[in-house]
Amino acid sequence: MTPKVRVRFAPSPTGPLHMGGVRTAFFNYLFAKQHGGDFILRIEDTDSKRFVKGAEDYIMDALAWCGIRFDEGIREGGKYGPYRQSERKDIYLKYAMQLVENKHAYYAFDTPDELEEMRKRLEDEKSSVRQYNALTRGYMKNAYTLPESDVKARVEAGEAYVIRFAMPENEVVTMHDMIRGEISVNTNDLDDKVIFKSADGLPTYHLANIVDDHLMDISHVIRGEEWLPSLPLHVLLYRAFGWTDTMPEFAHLPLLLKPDGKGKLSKRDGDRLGFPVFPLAWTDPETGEKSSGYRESGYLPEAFVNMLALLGWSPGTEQEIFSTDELIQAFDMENISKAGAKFSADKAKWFNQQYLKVCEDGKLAEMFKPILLQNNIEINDDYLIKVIPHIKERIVLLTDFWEQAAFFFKTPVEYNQASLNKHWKADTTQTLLNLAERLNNIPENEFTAHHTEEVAKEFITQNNLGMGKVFNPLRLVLTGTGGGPHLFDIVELIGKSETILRIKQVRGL
RNA sequence: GGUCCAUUCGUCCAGGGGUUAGGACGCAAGAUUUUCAUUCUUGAAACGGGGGUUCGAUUCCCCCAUGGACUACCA
Repeated sequence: MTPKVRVRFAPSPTGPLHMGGVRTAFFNYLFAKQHGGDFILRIEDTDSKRFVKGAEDYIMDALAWCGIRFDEGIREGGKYGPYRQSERKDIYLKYAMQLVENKHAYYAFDTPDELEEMRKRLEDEKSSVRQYNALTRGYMKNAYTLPESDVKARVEAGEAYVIRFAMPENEVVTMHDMIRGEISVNTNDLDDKVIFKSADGLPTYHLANIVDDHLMDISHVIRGEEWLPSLPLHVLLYRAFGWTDTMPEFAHLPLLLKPDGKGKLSKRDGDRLGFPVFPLAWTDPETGEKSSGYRESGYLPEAFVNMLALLGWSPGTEQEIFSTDELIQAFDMENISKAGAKFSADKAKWFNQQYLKVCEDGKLAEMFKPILLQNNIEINDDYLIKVIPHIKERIVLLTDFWEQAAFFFKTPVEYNQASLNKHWKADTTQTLLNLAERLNNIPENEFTAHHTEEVAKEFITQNNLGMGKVFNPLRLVLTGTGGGPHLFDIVELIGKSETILRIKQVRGL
């Protein structure tokens, strides 16, 4: 019997979660749901120094906005809790001690300065070994070099210590990654990682991670490629604990890269290049520095995650638009690519546009209301819903709404200069006033797009005028801009009196 | 410096021992439209280099180059 699929997303609350993290969470979620498994949120806050206030809530809020739901976690609870490593503090020392006892780990007392000195010395010697391991630990202050009684005395006296994993010497470790296949590394190239530190009584990531994944019955670890180099350590840790038979499968996702230049996408890139890197806007509590978010920039969460899913994964077909449910069906670890993917802000916008085009009018109306309120427009639901079909194919981001549709809600106060120069001739004012008179004769209940257009066209033929010669300036006077939806749809929607009023404003031009 | 991972249009992906190497974004041109946007059509645009294996490699193998990640008492 294969064990139940249980995967986790394990962020560290050191700041807002960026889109790469969201993608990792999303792939975990898709994998879990596809296999009818559980998706767990575990907060890895074992670094007390880097804790950032608000980050944990941010992570949960951001994922909730994306539609990514956890089966177990801080807010959801669950029988494998607590889900915050700082609250599991008591667990880890015991496991660290277990390793010390069976000689897979040892005490070390080196100060930061001494460690720095060691690195410097090795570098000066041009040694290819620069790490604390079987080749170098014999020169350091630890349980290998100190008498056992001394070690015990130091620990009992409360001297600061760390527990290091005793990396075996010259052994080839072969691991399996679901995306990359077999990977081998010689332990001589690895180091005796610190797994526990007495200073705060907390484990480091490596220990906490393995212990918790084991205790929480995690079946698959799906994480970013930046973790690949520590996979051998993790595999060895499972072995040292005797947990190899229940060791999870590993999958290391390709990184999200900067659109320009090189390197992984970082929080600095977004606002530098004009796109958000975070799902939600964030203000750093320390520095007050603000970062923009996809939500605030006018993206739909469905579009955002759809875009993310296709960065580093492909369905093998040409389909690009997927609902989350379709993604759950289609997702496949085999089709994850191995190389990093450069993020494209243009493609992100395109996805959003596709979603906006098919979004229900009613839903859009709700999303546009706050924008209307911000612009001091009194909301008329019936009217708003009628306006939406005319603008939803014209916007890329929700935030484009006001720019594209303002004239539906208020009389233009200024006119696009380029369009004015192009279309405004000496006789235009009079022509439009004459047209207004004609339109004014149409009874209120016949003031439809179809009928007003007929009347206007008739007016043009009778006066021997060109369509463009009349319609372009009419559009300008009605909307203030050079573009927009079908002219007479605008006429019908804003209504007779407003149409006449706006035309009569031409006298001011 | 060391280790590991990667390499198909500018970008994201497909493909796979013999193909006109496919799609999408973006870009360009055209059609439609009173305008802008949409839509449609068309176009330019790629297998990093060198060795093998093979009748034949973009596809398999090796080397190189390039890129990336990691190399903390961070995660």
